[in-house]
Amino acid sequence: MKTETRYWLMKSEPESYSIGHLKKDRKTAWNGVRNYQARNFMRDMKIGDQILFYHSNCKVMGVYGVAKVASAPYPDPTQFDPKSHYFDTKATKAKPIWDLVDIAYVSMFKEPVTLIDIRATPSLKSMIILQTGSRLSVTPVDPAHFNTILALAKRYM
DNA sequence: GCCAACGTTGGC
DNA sequence: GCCAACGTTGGC
Repeated sequence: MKTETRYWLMKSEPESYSIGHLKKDRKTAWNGVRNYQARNFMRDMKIGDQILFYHSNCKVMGVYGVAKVASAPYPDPTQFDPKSHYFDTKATKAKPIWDLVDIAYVSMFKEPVTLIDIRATPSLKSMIILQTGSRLSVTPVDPAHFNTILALAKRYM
């Protein structure tokens, strides 16, 4: 059977959930995504897919480490919870709207590969997160880009 | 804190 | 179905 690993980038504001949190938790349900395109990307995910973990909206923005997809996509439970910030009145258990995957900690870089580093690397110019106005919190990543980011992370090691 | 870019909502 | 108004994201 053909199994091809795919690569993704997921953004998180470190104040709400950082790679440090993921390291401690080891695994987490990536709930709260309320954008159709991002949701569709998560629906495409397979267990074992590799994820660049990106910190947004913070002092040093960039990729801080690697995670991996740890579950098949399933309905985000927070959409059914009236007390949740992510509650969606239009979602029912029979007809869920929002899906998510579990992600598991893989590694944390010694130093982040910063947004500045990424912008300064010509071969990474076509990454989706660099495109102006790109606000997607989940994006697919080209395998070559993934490897380049890992190589940049190893500079310090 | 500002604001550009984007997605969503709702009136028509 | 259009589009103005609004809310959010996220880099700077």
